[in-house]
Amino acid sequence: MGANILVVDDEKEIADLIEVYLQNENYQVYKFYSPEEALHCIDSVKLDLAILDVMMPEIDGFTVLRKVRESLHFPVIMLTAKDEEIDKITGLTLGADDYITKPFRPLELIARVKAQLRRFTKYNQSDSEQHENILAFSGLILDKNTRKCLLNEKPLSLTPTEFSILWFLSANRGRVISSEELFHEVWGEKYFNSNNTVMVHIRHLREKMDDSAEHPKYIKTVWGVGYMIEK
Amino acid sequence: MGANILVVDDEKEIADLIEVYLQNENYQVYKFYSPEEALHCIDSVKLDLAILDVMMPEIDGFTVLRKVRESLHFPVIMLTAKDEEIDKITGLTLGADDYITKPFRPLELIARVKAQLRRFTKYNQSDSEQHENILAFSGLILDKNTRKCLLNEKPLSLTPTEFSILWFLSANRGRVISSEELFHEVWGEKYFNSNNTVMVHIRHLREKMDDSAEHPKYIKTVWGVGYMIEK
DNA sequence: CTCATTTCTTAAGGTTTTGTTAAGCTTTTT
DNA sequence: AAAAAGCTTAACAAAACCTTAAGAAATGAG
Repeated sequence: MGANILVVDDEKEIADLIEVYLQNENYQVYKFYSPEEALHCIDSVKLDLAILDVMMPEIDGFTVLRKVRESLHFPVIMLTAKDEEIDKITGLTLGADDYITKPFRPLELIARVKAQLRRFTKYNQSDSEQHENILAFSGLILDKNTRKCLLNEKPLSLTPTEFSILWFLSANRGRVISSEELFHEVWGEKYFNSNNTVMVHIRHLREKMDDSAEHPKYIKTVWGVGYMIEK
Repeated sequence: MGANILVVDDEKEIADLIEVYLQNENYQVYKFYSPEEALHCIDSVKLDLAILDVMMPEIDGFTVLRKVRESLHFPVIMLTAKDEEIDKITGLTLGADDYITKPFRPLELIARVKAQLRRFTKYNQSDSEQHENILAFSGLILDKNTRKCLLNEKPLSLTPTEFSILWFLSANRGRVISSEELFHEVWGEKYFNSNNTVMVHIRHLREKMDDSAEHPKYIKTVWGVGYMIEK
C-alpha cells in the first residue's frame, strides 16, 4: 500500500495542494500547518518520507528535520522560497535528501517523492506499483516507465507533452477534463485563456492516433467544457 | 544429497575427467560438450554450481556464464587455457566466482568446487547479496564488487563516474532516468540545469560502448525525459 | 612533495526536436 | 446572423540534446 508521508507547511494552500497530489498517488498523508503538531506525529506514526517547508514561524522546518534525524531515518524533502540566498539554502537544506524551490510543479514534487522512496526502499518497484504505471484500454497501451505508447500493437511516437496529455486523459477517462485543468496538470502553471496550446497538442495527438474531432475514437470534445476519453 | 553441477567443455577428455572426479565425490554431474546443449539444462535443472570452459567453438563458455547470470545465481568456475593473455583472462573471468587455468590438477578443481559450494551454502545470504552486485544482460556484464565491465567478452575500461552511471541505468533498465535523477544518484547533489556534465559522460560511455545517440544499442535518449536502457 | 597521468567539468557552437503563436477557417450556440 | 468555441495550419521560437575541446581537479607514481 501507499507510503506514509508527512507534510508540514504553514502556507495552508500549499500544504493542501501537496496533500491532494499525494493522495492522488495513493499515499497516506499526514498534513500539519505547524511544526509543533508535526513533532507529535513523528513519534506515533511510522513515516516513510517527509516534506518540510524551511521557513515557518517559531519552529521552522529545520527543527523538524533535526528532530527527524535524531531518531528515525527516512527521506526528507525540503521546500524553500525561490528568493532565499543560495548559501542560505544550501545551509538550510543540509541533511535533507532533496529540496525543491517554490513555486514548484506538483508533478515534479511527485517525481521527487517517488525517486526518494525508490532510493530508500532500495528494492525494485513492486509489481502493483509497476502496474500503476501502465494503462491499457481500447487498443491503447501507455507505459509511464518507458514513456512508450502502443496503439493497436503499433508504436506511437509521442512528444513528452503529448504523452503527458494522453496519460492524464487516459488516467481520468470517463471524466471531462477542461483545457485549464489539463494545462495546470501538464505545465503546472496558471492558465491563460488566450493560449490555445492545449488545443494544438490535442490536434497533434488526434493526428498521430488517426483520430478526428468530427468522429472521435479516443479524444472527444465536450463543447464548452473540455476533452474526454470515454470509459 | 550431492549438489547438481554443470560441466561444459568441448575437450571431451577434460569434461569426462572432471565428471569422474566429481562423481567420485558424490556430486550429480550434468556434462555437455557444447554450450548449446548446456543452455537447455540451465533452464530445466536446479543447479548448484557450474564449471565452464572459456574457449569453445561457436558459443563459448562466456555465453553460458551470461545466461546463467541473467537468471540464476549460483557459483561459476571458469576454465581458461594457460596461454591466454593475462588481461584477457581477467576480462573473461569477470563475473565468475573463480577460475582455473589448464592444465590443472583434478584435486585442485575439486577443492575449488567444495570451497565454492561451502561459501554458497554456508554464507547463503551474503553470497546472494554478492550476486546482487552483478548485472548481466545483452552482452554486458557489470560487477559492482570489482567495478569492472565487460561488453561482448571484451573488457571496457570505465572511469568511476562512468561505471556508476552505467550501473544505475542498468539496474533500472526499462525505466527512463532523468539527468536530474542520474546526477542526484551519482553525485548526490542538487542538479543545476546549466550543467551538462551528465550528457558528456553519457557521450563518453556511448563512445566506449560503440554506441551512438542516433542508433542506440544500449543507452537510449528519451526526449524531454532522460535516458534509458531497454529491458 | 612534485610531476605526470587520468578523470571530470565547463563552455561554446551546432543540430534536432518540440512548443507556441497567430491567423483564417468551421462548427455550434444564442 | 452574430458570437463563441473549437479546428487547422504553418512559421517561428525555444528547449533539449550532441559534440568537441580545453582547462581544472583529482589521482597515483616516483
